[in-house]
Amino acid sequence: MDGVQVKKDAKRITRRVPDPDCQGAGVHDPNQVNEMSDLLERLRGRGWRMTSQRRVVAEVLDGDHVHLTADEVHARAARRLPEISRATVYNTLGELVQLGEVMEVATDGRAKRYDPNAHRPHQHLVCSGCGSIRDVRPAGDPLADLPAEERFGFRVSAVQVTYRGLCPDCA
Amino acid sequence: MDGVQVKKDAKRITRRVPDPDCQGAGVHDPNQVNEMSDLLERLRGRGWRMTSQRRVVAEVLDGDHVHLTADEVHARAARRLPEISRATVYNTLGELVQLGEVMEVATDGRAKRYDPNAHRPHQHLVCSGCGSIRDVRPAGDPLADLPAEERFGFRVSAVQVTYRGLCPDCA
DNA sequence: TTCTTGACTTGGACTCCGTCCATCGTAGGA
DNA sequence: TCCTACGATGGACGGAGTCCAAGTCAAGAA
Ligand SMILES: [Mn+2]
Ligand SMILES: [Mn+2]
Ligand SMILES: [Zn+2]
Ligand SMILES: [Zn+2]
Repeated sequence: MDGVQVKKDAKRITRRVPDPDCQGAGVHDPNQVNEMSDLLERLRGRGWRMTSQRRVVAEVLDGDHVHLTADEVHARAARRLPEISRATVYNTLGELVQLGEVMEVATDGRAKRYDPNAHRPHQHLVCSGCGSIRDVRPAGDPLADLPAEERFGFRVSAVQVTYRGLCPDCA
Repeated sequence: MDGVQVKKDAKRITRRVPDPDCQGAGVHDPNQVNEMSDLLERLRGRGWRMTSQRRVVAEVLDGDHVHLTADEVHARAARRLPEISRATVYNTLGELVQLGEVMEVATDGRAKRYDPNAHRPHQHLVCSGCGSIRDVRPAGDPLADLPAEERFGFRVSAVQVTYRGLCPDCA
């Protein structure tokens, strides 16, 4: 059961292949491997059927690569699981967002970005030049800055802050 | 020069027609009419060629209708100038944004919204239920909440805050 | 007033991002 | 091992926005 599938119907490859673009070892620190299995454990506990596709998407997001677009996630996932479809990546990302494991970030009118750093709340600093994104933690609670008389009866539940400017390279 | 154009080539209608959906008079207060001509004056001063299309787009935005999408602007403009094209609406909105006369607001992954209230800085409160948007003015300067050591060498120039919650109707 | 011309407008094709759906495959329990 | 409901697939589809070649016209010149 370990041989490469070379049947005449080689369309569906489920086995993972080594990532050709993963230069050098040690890119995963042990801490993150632990977070990884934690995540997979939590998902299994929530009744997820564990497929190779979901595992690979979760692995891609749990690296130190942050703020990827869905298509970037798909590209990285496809290096390990060549037949994974865009639809599945979108489905899985949507489920991870629903479960609160991943944060959806729409900073501009372009593609949404998916942020595995969903458990420690934070805000974003976006470079207007190159589009790069950094996590930041502003002092104080932005929600507290909105006085009751400015809430117009809304039940305010979340606040999203986006700082814009030029990164050192672009300045 | 005042008659209706009914030549055999009636494709291009430049004259404004009365707005069939504009119920009742007095929807424009005199203050806004002044802001209108101010805006047109400023644009003319900046070298704009004053076309009927640009005038109508500016008029639509200068009403008390705020936070319209580009297609909503196009629909309202087309009531007055039936042949106006989507491309021209997009072009004009982009120019108004460049000139700082209109603010582009991307609150979610949907269509951008165009906000004529660009001169008094403010933030937005968005209903997660129905998508309605209200202007709000939080206390304090959100920029000041980002300490220097959290700026990573960025030259931060703007901050956008979006509050999310349920409006009275949706709660 | 008429002429001239380059800025502006048009509509349709195109791209990008994302969703939907019928069909097929398979994880995991019996 | 077998079953089957849940998940994956890929291709069609839709919304939002951009681009372009061709046609039009605002406004200055004469
Ligand atoms: Mn982040
Ligand atoms: Mn506003
Ligand atoms: Zn940059
Ligand atoms: Zn609402």
